[in-house]
Amino acid sequence: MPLERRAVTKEEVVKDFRTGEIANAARRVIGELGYPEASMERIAQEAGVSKGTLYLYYRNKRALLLTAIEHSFDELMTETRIRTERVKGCEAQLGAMVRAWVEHTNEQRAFFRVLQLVGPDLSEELRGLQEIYHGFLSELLNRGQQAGELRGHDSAQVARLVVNLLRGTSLARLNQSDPPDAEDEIATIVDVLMHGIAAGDAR
Amino acid sequence: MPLERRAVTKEEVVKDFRTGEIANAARRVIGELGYPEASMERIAQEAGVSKGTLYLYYRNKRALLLTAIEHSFDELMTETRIRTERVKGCEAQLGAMVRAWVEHTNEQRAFFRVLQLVGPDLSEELRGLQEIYHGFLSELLNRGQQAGELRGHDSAQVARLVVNLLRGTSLARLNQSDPPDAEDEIATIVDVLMHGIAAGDAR
Amino acid sequence: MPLERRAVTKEEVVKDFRTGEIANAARRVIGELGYPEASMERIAQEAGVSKGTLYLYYRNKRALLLTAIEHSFDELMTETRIRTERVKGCEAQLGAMVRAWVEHTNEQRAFFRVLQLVGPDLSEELRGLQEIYHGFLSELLNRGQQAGELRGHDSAQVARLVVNLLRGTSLARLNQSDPPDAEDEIATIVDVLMHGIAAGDAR
Amino acid sequence: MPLERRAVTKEEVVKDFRTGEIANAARRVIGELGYPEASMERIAQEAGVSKGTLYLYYRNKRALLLTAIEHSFDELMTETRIRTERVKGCEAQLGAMVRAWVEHTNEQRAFFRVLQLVGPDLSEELRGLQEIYHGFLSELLNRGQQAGELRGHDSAQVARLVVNLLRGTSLARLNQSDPPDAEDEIATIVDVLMHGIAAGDAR
DNA sequence: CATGAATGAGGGTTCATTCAT
DNA sequence: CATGAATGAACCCTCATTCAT
Repeated sequence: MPLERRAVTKEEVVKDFRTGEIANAARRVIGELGYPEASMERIAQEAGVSKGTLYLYYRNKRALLLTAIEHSFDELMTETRIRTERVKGCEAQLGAMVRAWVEHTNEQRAFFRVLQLVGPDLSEELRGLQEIYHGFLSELLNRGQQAGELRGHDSAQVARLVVNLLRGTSLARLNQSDPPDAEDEIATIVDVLMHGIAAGDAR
Repeated sequence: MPLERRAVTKEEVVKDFRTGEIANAARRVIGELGYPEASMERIAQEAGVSKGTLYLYYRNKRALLLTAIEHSFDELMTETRIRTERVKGCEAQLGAMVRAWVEHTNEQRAFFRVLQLVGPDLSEELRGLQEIYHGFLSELLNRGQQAGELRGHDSAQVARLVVNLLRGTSLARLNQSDPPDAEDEIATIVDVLMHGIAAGDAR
Repeated sequence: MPLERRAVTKEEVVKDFRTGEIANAARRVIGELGYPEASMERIAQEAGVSKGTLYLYYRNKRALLLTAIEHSFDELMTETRIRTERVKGCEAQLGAMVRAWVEHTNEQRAFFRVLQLVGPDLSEELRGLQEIYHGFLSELLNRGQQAGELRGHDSAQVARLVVNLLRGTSLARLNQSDPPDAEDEIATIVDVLMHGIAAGDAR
Repeated sequence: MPLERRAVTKEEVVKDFRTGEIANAARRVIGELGYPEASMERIAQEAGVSKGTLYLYYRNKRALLLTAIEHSFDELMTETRIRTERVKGCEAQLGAMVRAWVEHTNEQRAFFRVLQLVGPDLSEELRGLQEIYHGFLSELLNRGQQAGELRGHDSAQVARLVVNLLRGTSLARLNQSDPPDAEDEIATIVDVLMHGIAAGDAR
């Protein structure tokens, strides 16, 4: 039974393997050079195949780019889900999200690089991914409010703010040779996000 | 002395005028089309000069880009200074900064568009500008702490966070066909920044 | 002997079968898409084999093309022979040839499409085929002269003219969305060919 | 006065010169290699400029091709008009047309090569040119009929036939290393066209 | 100084051909 | 024998940069 399944899969596995390998190469190159500089030639080199081979697995550069981003996003999302389920309480979960994001920044440079420059054309397709993340975060915030842990902000608005903050943070870390210690930065983000910077008000 | 100075100036004035005019044209074009689509040809058209002339004033596209960003930044900085001086209290001043930034996003799309794709190489040269903004914000926060308006965070760290948040916000607004109302977004930012999202703690 | 011959034949029959099948597929594809658009990939699909298999039977695209043309030509020639034998009299036979050719244009688009772009190199190898047709026509004209039905032109020259006319006609029909009615065109060709366009001379 | 006109023209003259020169190069290359093999690179070489320069004068390959053909056609048409006006009588004029065409075949190989393979896309734009030639010939035939020199054929149909014959003739001459003597071929064409090949009928 | 025609490296993409399986 | 994944040369085209005028 597994045999037959393996038999069917055999070529598919190879195909999937290649597909993923190329997408990874694309991620690396984009992460290093940014999207405009990431030529198909360069990606092919990185993947150890010829330029033409790229087109066996992806219709065009755009499709390859899209897949690379989706891969990156899936990893981020998976990691985020795993970590937030491990802890309890809104603040802790928010912390987990932030940590997942920031740590991802280092590994998945491509993802964030692309998120930066995403033109109006690409953003169309990426909107879906953004909304998944956004929705996940909104729900987390909603639960926090219902649990009385959070104030009564508009969850969607706050979620947007948090995502913007995270994205900006990635940007900064990406473009600096020696970004601040990740743990420190995460702690600051969570602290400010939760409690603000104003001196203790009696609120 | 005045003679010589005038003589030198006369040419320099013209040179500076051209230099600035071209940089502004570059800003407009980049703002409209984004960096990858902003060709030298198009910028020359916008500036009303020929392509070759661009190279009389700028070594290459990169240098032109850099200057364009600097101009944009100068305007942002000037505007920021003016507005923060008009109001009193740390929260109000922070609000003024945020407002200046967000409004700039709409007018100076070029600035932010370029900041988006700023590779590791470019960011090297922009570091200086960032530090100016950063320093200004840090000092503002410091004064807030000394006035007892703010908690005792590390000002530099918080300043960094704020800048990241602003940058991320610009990014989002730039890539959305209908971003949320600017005033709402500004208000949310300032509120969360000042007071956090956690339910009223007695801190 | 028969044994050996059978042994040889068995393989050869299969080989010939494949060879012909592929050539026919090539004809169909070329006829439909024209030569430049007829990719080996597409021909392989049409033939129901893989791209690689094509190269087991033909050295390269050129060779395949050549064979496809030859096949097409064989059919034209066979059809031409059959039809001309069915009728008597030079004019009728000429008409049969013209009709066979024009009707072939519709069915065997590939043949004519290819003849269109036939470069000096290809035409070298097709010369043989042309000469067969040419010879057949020349003889027909000769017999017509001996029978007193035709004037005393140089048969070879006239044959050449007729072939050129037919080829030009195919070309035109191929590149027009709605070519004139075939019967009308055939009739005009035969009439003009036989009697010319000059007003009745006593010749 | 002429001075000023020259001043205005100066750059335009250069531009026109280049434009024509490139079109001529295109004609030569297409004439030699046929359209599919005529790469922009090759045309650039022939014109003695770089690939990029081609695009300063023509939007794309298609546009260049089109212009090249139009140039060729204009020359053919001009030559045809001049020669037919020089002689009197329908037969003589027809002969002049045939002669112009056949002689053109040698010089303007590109024109005929392209006319051969002209795909459905191109033929759209070339239809206009064809119709000019066609119309000219039709009118010539009409006048012949009215003058009683020609039989009462449908001029348009006969014109079509003649054009097809000419085109086919070009094709043949183009693809042969040693085509028959031009004068002989022309004479045969005119004779057959006028009087047919049938033995003297009393018509 | 200013110009813009010219350049040519490089972009994404296609496809005839090869070869390990 | 048959396959089809892989190749890489060649395609058309763009654009930052140069330089003769």
